[in-house]
Amino acid sequence: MEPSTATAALTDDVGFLLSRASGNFVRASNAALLSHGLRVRSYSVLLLACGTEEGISQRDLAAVLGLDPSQVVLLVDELAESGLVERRPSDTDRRTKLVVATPAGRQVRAAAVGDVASAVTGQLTELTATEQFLLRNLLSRLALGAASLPPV
Amino acid sequence: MEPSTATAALTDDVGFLLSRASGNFVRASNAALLSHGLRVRSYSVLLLACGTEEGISQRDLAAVLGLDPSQVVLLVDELAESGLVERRPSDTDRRTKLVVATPAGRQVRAAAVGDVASAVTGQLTELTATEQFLLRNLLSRLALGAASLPPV
DNA sequence: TATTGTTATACTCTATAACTATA
DNA sequence: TATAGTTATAGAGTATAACAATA
Repeated sequence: MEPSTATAALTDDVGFLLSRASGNFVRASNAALLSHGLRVRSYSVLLLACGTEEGISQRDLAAVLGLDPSQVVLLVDELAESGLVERRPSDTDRRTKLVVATPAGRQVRAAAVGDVASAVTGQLTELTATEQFLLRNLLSRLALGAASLPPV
Repeated sequence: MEPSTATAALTDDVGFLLSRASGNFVRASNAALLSHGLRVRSYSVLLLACGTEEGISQRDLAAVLGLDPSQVVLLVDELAESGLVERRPSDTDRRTKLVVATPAGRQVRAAAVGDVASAVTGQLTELTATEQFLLRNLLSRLALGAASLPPV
């Protein structure tokens, strides 16, 4: 089904399509996370905190997530109040606070990860497995090109 | 450069990549539109208004843009106050208001479209022309799959 | 002097509900 | 009764600036 030429200028625009697609994914993921008491951003912080035993500094969290450090403070506050992560002092740099997942946090993550995966899969049903792989490749180059990820 | 396994769970996630890439595009486009007194959302409304002679109803604007009609009201208000569009009564349905670009609005669009294109192109330099075409195809199926576009 | 985390603030975007006038 | 537009409000996301503690 072809959209009329009047709307083609928009519907052909990569920025517009990215924004729409991203919104769809965020909404679906937030809906899946609702019953776990999380949203996409806090979930991503929890994921990273669960990714290490020693914890990850807030500065590194900000770099990986592409967020300002001040936003990370609020997200970690939220997770800490829920008892899902805790801040530990670094023994090499007393400025640094290492965010580490609690056992409760790891449980919540384990419970949520499948629901999020289902939500994402539901959004991707239009694409074949090959196309999904290709999309991930293309997007990673767009997403991480401007502000590349530091090795954490 | 390989990100560590600790961050792979995130950096492999399509939703995360979409969100990052979308943010990059929105920021770049907003920066390009700043000198024209527009932002991405008002610009997209202006684009659609410029796409027809007769004008486009606010309901159709909302459907094409994937926005709530109440948000469209504010965007059209903003453009109308700047003299870039005007609301005309429909002669077939007195509830409907047709949003049509003024000559000034068409001038602003003409002046801005190149700057936006440059900003988008700058974001896409990582990809070959073939990859850009492919990406557009994949994204359009993701973006418009859930809430498909009505023919306007 | 530079960096980590923090507080504060303002603006944009998103999501809903309720209302009016027309159909 | 349903639809197009409008008003209002609240929450979430984004962007900056300034500060204290530490390096």
